[in-house]
Amino acid sequence: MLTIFIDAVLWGGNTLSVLISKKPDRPLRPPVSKKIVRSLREQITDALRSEVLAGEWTNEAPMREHALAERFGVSRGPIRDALLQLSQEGVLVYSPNKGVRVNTPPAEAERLLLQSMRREMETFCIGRCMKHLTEADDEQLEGILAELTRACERADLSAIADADLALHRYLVRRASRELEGVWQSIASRLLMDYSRIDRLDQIVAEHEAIVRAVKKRNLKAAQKAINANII
Amino acid sequence: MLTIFIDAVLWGGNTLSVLISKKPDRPLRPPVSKKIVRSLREQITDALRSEVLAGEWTNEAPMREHALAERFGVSRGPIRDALLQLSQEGVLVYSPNKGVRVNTPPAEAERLLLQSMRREMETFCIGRCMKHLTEADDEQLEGILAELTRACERADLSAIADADLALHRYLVRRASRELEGVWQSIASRLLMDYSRIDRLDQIVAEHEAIVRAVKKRNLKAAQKAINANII
DNA sequence: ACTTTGTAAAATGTTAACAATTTTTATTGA
DNA sequence: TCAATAAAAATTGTTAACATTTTACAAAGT
Repeated sequence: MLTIFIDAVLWGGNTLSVLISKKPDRPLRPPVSKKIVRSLREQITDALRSEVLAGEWTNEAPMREHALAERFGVSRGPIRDALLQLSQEGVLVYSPNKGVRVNTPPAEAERLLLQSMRREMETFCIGRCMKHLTEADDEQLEGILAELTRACERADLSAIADADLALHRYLVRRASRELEGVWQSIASRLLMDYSRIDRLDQIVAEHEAIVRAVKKRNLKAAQKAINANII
Repeated sequence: MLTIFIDAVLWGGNTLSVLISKKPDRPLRPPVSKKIVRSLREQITDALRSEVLAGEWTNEAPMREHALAERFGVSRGPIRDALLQLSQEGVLVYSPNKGVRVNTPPAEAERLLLQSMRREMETFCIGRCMKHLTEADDEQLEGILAELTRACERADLSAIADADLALHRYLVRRASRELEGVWQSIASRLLMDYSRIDRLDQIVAEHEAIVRAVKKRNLKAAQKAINANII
């Protein structure tokens, strides 16, 4: 794998330009304890997921591998990996020899089922991780919450989707690394019509309630807040 | 994509040899109505999944891409795709730069949660597809059941895992193509200790009960039979 | 005008070579 | 003998070229 350094992320209209270099011009500060290296595939997957969930792609036109490869400055290999992963996650739909498109939101009945399953999962996860959460976790959650707040203030749907998922994912991860994959594919499908969200302040309020309850180590309140947020 | 023709599948001890040729020596009968082409990735994914679920791989040694590529007679590309997909499914565990290993079965608490979610899903699916099932579906289910029976008779764990999953997958698919991916990753994780199954006759009996209830279009009985089978 | 057919372009599927990383093995030193 | 270090092998990550399939478009025929 290639350890890459993102020098800058430029946001301009519909294109996201990420400058990637193999070595930094000057040495960055040494890794704190363990270096976190994310594969190209993982980075591209996350970038594309948040874009799709933010509604920046329609399902009219297929997403072209070549164009994406050029945009991210990599070859088609990692792009294909990312598209394949997002297809399994339910964000994209894959057709053999035809490429991928954005998936459509689940029908009402499916949505209710997935919602119920997500509630079941997150209720389980918060109940499992609550007891061994530390102040460091509180800080992390506050950080994600701050990011979510900033993203809502500037109405950046892509960043909002990122932060929203990140907060929930953090709690799932603390409970069970094993369940993260299942959770992701359920949550992604439920957020497929995220772009229709309009009340941004409500998103902040709901997540503030979650973090508040978690910091107080109040399990019942946390579960209630989470269930209120999963709609 | 490459349409491949499997000339023979040779099973000998721990190695599976599949002879693949691009063109058949003499023309086969033309496709019935629509040709069903499964990508290399899909075929390899299915083959490896049933092997892992049957306990033919330990999680001691990592699965090597090169060895698998040679065994299947393809390059490492499709192998990597399959391994990536199975990692997302929870069958394998992926470590950057180190390859994949067989995942360990979920802990008791996780298993109970996944079980509950699988029951919820399949109960939903059978309730949704029951009304529009036809006699053609009954035949398909009978066919899968027959395959399961034969597999149990010769105690072929790999084939048993295949047929078991195929039967449930059939009903999920009939209800919702959208939910299939989520279902697969839950079911795979639950079957991670499939090799410990010893009462093969019980497997057959449980699935016979499911098919019997479905053929009678008895929803309650079908849901009961399915729930009894998910343990 | 409409359908059909053939050709070219564009897209995905696959492969093999190369790059980077990890693991193993051998060597050197105390 | 053991530990530390360096070279070598093995393995995964990435790329670019090639193969196959699909799609778009134009020409010909009815």
